[in-house]
Amino acid sequence: MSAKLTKTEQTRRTRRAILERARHLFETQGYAATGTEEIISELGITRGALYHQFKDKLGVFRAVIVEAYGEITAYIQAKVQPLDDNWQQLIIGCQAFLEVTQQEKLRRLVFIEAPAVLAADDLAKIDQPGFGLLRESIQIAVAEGRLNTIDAEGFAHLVNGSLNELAAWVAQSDDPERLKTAQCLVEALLTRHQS
Amino acid sequence: MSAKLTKTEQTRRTRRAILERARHLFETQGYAATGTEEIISELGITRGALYHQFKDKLGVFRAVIVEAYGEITAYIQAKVQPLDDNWQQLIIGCQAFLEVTQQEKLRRLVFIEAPAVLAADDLAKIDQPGFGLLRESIQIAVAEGRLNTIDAEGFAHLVNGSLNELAAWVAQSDDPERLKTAQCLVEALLTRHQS
DNA sequence: CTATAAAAGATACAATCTGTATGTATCTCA
DNA sequence: TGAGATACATACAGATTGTATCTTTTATAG
Repeated sequence: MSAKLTKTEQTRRTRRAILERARHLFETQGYAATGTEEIISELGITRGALYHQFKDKLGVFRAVIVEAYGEITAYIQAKVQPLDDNWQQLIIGCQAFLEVTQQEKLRRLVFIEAPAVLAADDLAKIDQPGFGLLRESIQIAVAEGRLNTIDAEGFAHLVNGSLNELAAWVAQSDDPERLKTAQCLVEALLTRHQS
Repeated sequence: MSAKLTKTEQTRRTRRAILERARHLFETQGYAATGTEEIISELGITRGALYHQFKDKLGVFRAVIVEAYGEITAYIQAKVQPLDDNWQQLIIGCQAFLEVTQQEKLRRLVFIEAPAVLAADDLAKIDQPGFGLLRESIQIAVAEGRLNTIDAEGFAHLVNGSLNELAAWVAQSDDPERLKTAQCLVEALLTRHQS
């Protein structure tokens, strides 16, 4: 034990510093416009450290995206957990998604950059926990006889697409009421598909 | 009049050649992975010609995207034109969108590359004719009293998002029935919102 | 018909940026 | 304590974009 940092601790700090700075730059400039040099400048390290901790620039981006997706699902989970009725969870969960994606930075990362930079199947793997939540809730609703659709999985995708587009629609306006409107629209979408 | 090409004709041919080759490469490799050198090789011209005809690489991409969007709306228009009932047009139009976007190349261009490469407001401008079709049809349906929603424009975005996601969902499967399933889902979405 | 302007395209070059190869210092552990 | 692993720095090769500068061909005015 020396006064200096332990090896694992040093790694942890370096990775965190890179991830946080990279995330900020990816959020504001996008992946393509952000250079590896720009990421590490002001961090007191060189590109060598970055390439030691991550396979390449894409590896950094992927790690950033994993964290961003994690935050979204965590937010939704927290909103949904206290509820005991699956149908309530479904509605509230969708509305929570619209809330959390009002952060412009998250939107750019998740809706714009990620689909373009990452391969579709890789992204699906990252999104699995989040979309899985939605799909399972819908499947339960169907099983409980509260939701009526010819294809539960397809309907899950329909809802997911609605949420993504509505999130962007809400965002591109400065009307503070629009979020509520979008939330009502989603609720109506679900309610209208009740048995 | 000489046996050689006229100036405008030469320009036309050069631009077409660049656009077609660039489109193929953007479709198969994406924007970032396609170099300007790669675009013009085999065309018998140099990058100088490309930069003379287009402002930059992004200018080439934008022109490609404008054409791709044009094809989509043209397909839908053709399917919808013969119908006289707006409600029918709305349903058939949405289903036509799912059909035409089954071309993998179109999907990558329109759903993956374009949102990442072009600014959101610029893309919205390009998409205006297509989305406008959907929005107007929905507004008419509301005016006719056949559609019931708290916000016509918001509902248009909801439907649009559903279509985008369903198009990808249909595509990522080899089940030939899935397209029909998706079309039924969209029809149900609209039908369930009837007054 | 010719001289001049303008446009299409070619060539060469500067500025970046990514990833890799190699070197060095620090930590871990037998 | 000494060998090996780990974290990081430095230097460099390769690729790529955009621009500046020429050359050639077409259009046009006198």
